[in-house]
Amino acid sequence: MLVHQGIERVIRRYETRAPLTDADRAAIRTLPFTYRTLDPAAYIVREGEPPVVCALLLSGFAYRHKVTGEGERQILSVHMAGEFLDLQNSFLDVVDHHVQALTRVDIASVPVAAMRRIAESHPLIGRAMWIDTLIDSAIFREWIVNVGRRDAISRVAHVLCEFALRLKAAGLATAYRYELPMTQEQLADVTGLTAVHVNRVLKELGHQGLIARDKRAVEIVDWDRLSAVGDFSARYLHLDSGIPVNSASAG
Amino acid sequence: MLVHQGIERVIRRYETRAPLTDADRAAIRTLPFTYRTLDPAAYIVREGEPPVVCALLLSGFAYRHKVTGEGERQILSVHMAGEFLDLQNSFLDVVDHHVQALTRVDIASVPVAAMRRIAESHPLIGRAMWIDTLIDSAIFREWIVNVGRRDAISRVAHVLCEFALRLKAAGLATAYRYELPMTQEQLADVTGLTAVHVNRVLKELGHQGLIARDKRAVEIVDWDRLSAVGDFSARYLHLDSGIPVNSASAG
DNA sequence: GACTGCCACTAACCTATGTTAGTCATACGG
DNA sequence: CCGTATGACTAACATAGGTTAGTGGCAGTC
Repeated sequence: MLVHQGIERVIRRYETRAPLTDADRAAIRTLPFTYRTLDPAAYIVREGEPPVVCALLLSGFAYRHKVTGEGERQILSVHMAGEFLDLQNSFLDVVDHHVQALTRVDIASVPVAAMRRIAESHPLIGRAMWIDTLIDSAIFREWIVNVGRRDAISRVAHVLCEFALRLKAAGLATAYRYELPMTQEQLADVTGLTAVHVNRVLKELGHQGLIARDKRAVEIVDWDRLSAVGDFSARYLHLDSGIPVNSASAG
Repeated sequence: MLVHQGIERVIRRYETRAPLTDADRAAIRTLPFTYRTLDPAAYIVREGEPPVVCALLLSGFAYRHKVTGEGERQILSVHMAGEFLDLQNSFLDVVDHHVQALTRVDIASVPVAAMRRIAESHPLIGRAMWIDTLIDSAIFREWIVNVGRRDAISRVAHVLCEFALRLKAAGLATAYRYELPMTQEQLADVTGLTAVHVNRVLKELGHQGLIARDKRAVEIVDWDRLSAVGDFSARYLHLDSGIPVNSASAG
């Protein structure tokens, strides 16, 4: 059931990118999936391995990260149900980062060879998968800006806005209220800050009346001001969610 | 002549990614190119435009960047001869960043529609182009780490190592000596620092005997120590240059 | 129902990097 | 050659965010 949902989620997303045929849809549904459930923090892919399988996230959240020589972690992206986790690697020789479960996750793995085959034999699927990776890239680029040129409060506000719209677009939450699937330390690893400072910033965003929190639940109280503080524009997400690009009134 | 060189450069690179056929090579050579020479700082693509043409860099250097609401620039990538500049955009609806000439450049532009067609009708070329964008992504990811989790001296050292290996792999310089095609202010925009601090760091790298400089010419005096300081490993570049992955003795 | 571990949160202090405001050398156009 | 940019470089000072070292709440477990 979950499996079915996860796969249909992908098909639905791909259909917004390219007009799939019945044969395309059938090919996706009949990929040789293997199912697994993993606990939080379980590794899905490890740096240095050759890519063997490509995982589709059916439920839960996963994150991509690297660790510096000094042992500091930087989170590179966060993924949600309906996303392939390893398209970034499946066509390269070696994996250059780790992918780990953020929450309990259900995944469906496909051998890399089968992914390569479907991309080649079904050009529209190949196109849609390529676009998926290009959107990942667009988000990477925005994160370089976030971490390179914004101050702490903007970084955190920006990330909160991004998650809001992505969760909404994926149909996993409304844009104004969602459960942040990570600890403050992980949010620090997303934003290039320390957990202590993330805590200070979250408190400040609360004081300013931009967000309200209850444990990890986030409510965006004032989207316009939060997105202004976070210097957020949805353009880089390349969503087709009908939300206007500038200072969107989401929800 | 230059044109010829630029195109053959691309073909050569793509052949390391997928075994192209004669028909593939011919298809690349007969793409409907339009040639232009641009001065430093000229815009090649602007944020917010729909992608119309895809530019191949024949000579010189170009950079990709975004500007925050506060007006601060963050450089996202630097590109050299033989690279397509806009594969990141050509399959998306709207361009989410600027691409500008860093030096005087020669470019060959192809209408986006022609790029889409060649990718679809020649699967091996499509595959090679996809891999190109995946390697761009891998570099974006490393830059997130660089700017998010390394201190100033490591960031600059890391960038110097990256350029060394990329220039060498492209056959544009030896790994131990090259001309850095940018001002210290632009290097600051690459590393998320200020020009003042980049200057301090370059001086320090000189004092420690890791590099020597003459204007913008950089000589890497001690590759092993520089790459250690920069926490640099070539893995993420996915080069086939025969250079070992860890603390490479390049050159 | 005490123990353990994890996570949110805080306070006091510290430092890497930013800011401001220059000087100086070089390249270029008239 | 003179005037004007531009970029490399410097010094003095300012601060955002890091570091260290905690406390307390809560969920799981034996």
